[in-house]
Amino acid sequence: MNRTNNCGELSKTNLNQNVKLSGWVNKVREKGFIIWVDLRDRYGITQLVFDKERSSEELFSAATQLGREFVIEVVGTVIERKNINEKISTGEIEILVSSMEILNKSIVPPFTLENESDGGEELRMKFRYLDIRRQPVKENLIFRHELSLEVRNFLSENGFIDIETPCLIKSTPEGARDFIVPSRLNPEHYYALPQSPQIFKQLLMIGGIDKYYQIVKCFRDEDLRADRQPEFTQIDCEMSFVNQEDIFQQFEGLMSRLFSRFLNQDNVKFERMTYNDAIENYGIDKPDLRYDLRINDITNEAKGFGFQVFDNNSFSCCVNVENKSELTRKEIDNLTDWIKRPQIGATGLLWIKHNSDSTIKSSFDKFFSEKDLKAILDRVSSKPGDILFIISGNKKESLMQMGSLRIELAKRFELIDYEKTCPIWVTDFPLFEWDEDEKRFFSMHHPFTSAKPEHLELLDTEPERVIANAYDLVLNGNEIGGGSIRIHNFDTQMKIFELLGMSKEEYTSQFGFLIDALKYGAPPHGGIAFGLDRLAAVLKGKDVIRDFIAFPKNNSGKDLMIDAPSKLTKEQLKDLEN
RNA sequence: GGUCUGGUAGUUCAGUUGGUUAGAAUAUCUGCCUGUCACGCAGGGGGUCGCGGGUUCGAGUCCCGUCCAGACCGCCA
Repeated sequence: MNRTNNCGELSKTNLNQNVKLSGWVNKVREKGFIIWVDLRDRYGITQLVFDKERSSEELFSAATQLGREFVIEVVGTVIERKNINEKISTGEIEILVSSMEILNKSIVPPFTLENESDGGEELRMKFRYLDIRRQPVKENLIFRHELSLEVRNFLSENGFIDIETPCLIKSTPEGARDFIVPSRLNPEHYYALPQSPQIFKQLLMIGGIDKYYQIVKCFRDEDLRADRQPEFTQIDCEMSFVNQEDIFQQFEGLMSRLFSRFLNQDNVKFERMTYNDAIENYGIDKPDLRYDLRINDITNEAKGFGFQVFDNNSFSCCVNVENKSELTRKEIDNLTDWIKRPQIGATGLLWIKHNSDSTIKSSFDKFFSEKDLKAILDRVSSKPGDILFIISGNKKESLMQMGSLRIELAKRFELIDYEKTCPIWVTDFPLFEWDEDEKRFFSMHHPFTSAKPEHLELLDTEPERVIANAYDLVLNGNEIGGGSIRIHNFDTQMKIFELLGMSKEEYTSQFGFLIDALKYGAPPHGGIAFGLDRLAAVLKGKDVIRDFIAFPKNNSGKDLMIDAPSKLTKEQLKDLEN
């Protein structure tokens, strides 16, 4: 007989039923005359009871020998508990065990497998198979499954076809570093693992598949972060005969469905913001609008009072924090130290306190009269009780620093409204970025991104001013997706390659197949890709995507459990020679 | 490639100005316990203070190097 029930489903409606359960011993509580065992499986916990009066001597004695994580199978009767445990779904009942089989013993696990484990992350990664037995980790994996299924359902219902693309492909110089795979059959030749199926999905469009998607592993050999893994999963989508607006409509539909299903939020509004506005107002291309703290340019209001910081710098900006004028010197110094760390790199932090009694105090009172300070306060609509933080410098750096400070202030002062869901389409990215080291342009998105039609002429004269048909979807300050309308015109594509400094030989050898394909009636097309791992984390309000990946890599790209990467044997290496 | 933080019992951590036998909690083991569910009570075992070197009468503590882990900058078309 197989197990009749799982450990999460029995209740008072099952009283007096004879059941068979299997699972792991989560905890043994022995009280002399009676022993309780919390039996755990994927579905929950059910309490087993062994009792000197009601159980046979042999069975009771066997129960005293149970240890944590033993795998057992028990047969018994569902009975009502004397004391109800309201914390678990099966808390009204327990199983009076009549027979038990120990299916496997376990040595003592290196950390506790409770909801709040005592194990550190390194240890839990090394024993990830034990970590996965814990409820929170298991729930994350189940959530990821449900998310992924909902995405598939939506896309399939909307006519998208799931098509697999190869993993052993060609290395390309542009973009992230590739993971390289040597080809044994072709000495000195190498495959690369895809950073994304970008070119293949474009070729599918040219192949007449007008709506494609794939939930697919992508690989980038770059340094890791809490929200970045070397192999990660993308929801990769592409459509033909669409413009940017069509893409927004389609994928707002997808996101709305996810928000409704997983956040219980309907009619979430999608903001639109140009890249330029995002940088100028929030100092970052992925602003979090769950709090305000907009950055204000006060260069003009601050200049001309003899204060060198303002007078000598080309740009000054501030954020107004409400109801924080009471901050102590120590707290402000702490923020100043934070922003002066090399990672942020600001030279200092100035402030104006707009006290509750309407008096005004600043860190540069020597140079400004109260009236002059008031002009700055009025510029940002500051109210009594607020404090202004100011950074001066060159525009680009100051905005970035203020953008970082903005996020830090929101965290420190708990200004984030976690109930809010704030998706933003960030649009109008520049097509190119100038690289000072290599003295050439790089694609900001990728070389297949189209320019705004009205900017096509600028390609010849002022490439740096060309705006791309590229967009990111930002959710609560996280970039969860990005895409573009692609180039489908042969001449335009060649021109872009040339602007990127590639010779005809180079781009023909790298992308010849795509260029050829563009000659055979390529339809207009565009698409988007979402990071599934990150989307799962952001929907759950978490920063660390490792928790949503069954077997993630650590900070240095290692899998601590299987100890990868590892060295090869001489024999293996020899196969790759010649 | 860089900056910062950390590494002490199975685990999570404390360890003062460099000074006696390195502590706590938890886990684990033994005994007790008539309804536990973070059970309780009593007791026991458990340490290469990451590794190497240096300073010192004396180093968990200070210095140098190194390895490992985490966060971040660069990087991530």
